Amino acid sequence: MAATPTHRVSSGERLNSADPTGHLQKTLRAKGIRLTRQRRVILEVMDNAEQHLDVDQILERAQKIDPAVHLVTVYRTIDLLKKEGLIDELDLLHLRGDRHYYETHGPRDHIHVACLRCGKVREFESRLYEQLKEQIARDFNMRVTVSRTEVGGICDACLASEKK
Amino acid sequence: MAATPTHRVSSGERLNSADPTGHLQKTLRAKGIRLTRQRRVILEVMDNAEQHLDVDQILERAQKIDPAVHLVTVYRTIDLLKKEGLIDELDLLHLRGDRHYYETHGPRDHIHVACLRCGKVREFESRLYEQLKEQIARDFNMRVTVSRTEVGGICDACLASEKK
DNA sequence: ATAGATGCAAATATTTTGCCGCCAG
DNA sequence: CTGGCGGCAAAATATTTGCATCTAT
Repeated sequence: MAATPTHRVSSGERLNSADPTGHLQKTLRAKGIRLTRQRRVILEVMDNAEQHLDVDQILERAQKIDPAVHLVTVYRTIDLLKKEGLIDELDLLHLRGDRHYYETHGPRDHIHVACLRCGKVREFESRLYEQLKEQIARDFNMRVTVSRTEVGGICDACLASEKK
Repeated sequence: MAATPTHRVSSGERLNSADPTGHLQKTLRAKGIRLTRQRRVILEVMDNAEQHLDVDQILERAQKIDPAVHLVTVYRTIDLLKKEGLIDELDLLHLRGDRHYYETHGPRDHIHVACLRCGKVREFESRLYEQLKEQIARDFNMRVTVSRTEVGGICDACLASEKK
């Protein structure tokens, strides 16, 4: 089942084949990890995603490029990318069931802010967040490698329509 | 198996109060929510828990008090408490599979800090975290009602044994 | 008395695994 | 050529639901 509000992304992945290899593909190649046809497709989907996707959405998009991609392969490739630390896993406070969402790991961590009423998810970056993680690393004398922050509430628009 | 419900507090349970009825029980009663035998037991378990528990742990502890508690009832009671905003749900970065953990919602939010190597989970409170949430509320003009932050890394001890 | 809760079994939902043939390097 | 990879089916894990019965208020 599709979950998150489908953004715009029309049918087809409008991939300019001028783009030789995406970032994920380059990284995996550099690590000497075998690049199969299916992997290439899935990596391409992840690289081009404008927002977090769940496995079914990844599968759907991948199959538009190459119908021979199997759900299991999506799971296995996701596992690989998680292990390599190239993607982040979210569950968006279980807004839509116990499904997981994935997105490529950008240079800066960001926080996912979800409206519990309308389901809209926005992203948020803050120096405070970086400071917080530094504080944790310092206080516990540990090396912080992953972090996930999800915040829920009632958004601007929903608050307005509520008190109307 | 125990035919005699001696009403002893199980070994894992810290009886930190002579409370006749715990906090959760009082709150639900005040809200006019029906308190069944099973619910009382589960609420007691949650109130006395010294840390986050998963459903199986909740069931196990509940059945030590009253063996007639069913797993389904644990799930349904957890749902109730979630809906009432009395407990928090965590998944600790899926350290141990896609299992959820629950803990009573204290006065202050805290961050869960997990070691990805040894699995130890510690808690962390910080004024910075409160500021961060305020900043989000202000920037998005929204009312923040829930938040979850989970941080993973390699802890002090594991770092030491690693470089040994 | 009665709305709502529980128990039990079965259904769902999500993710993982075993096995074997196939392909990238 | 060969060891890792993908497809398929089936298993494993986690959670929810239908329905008859029971119980707190």
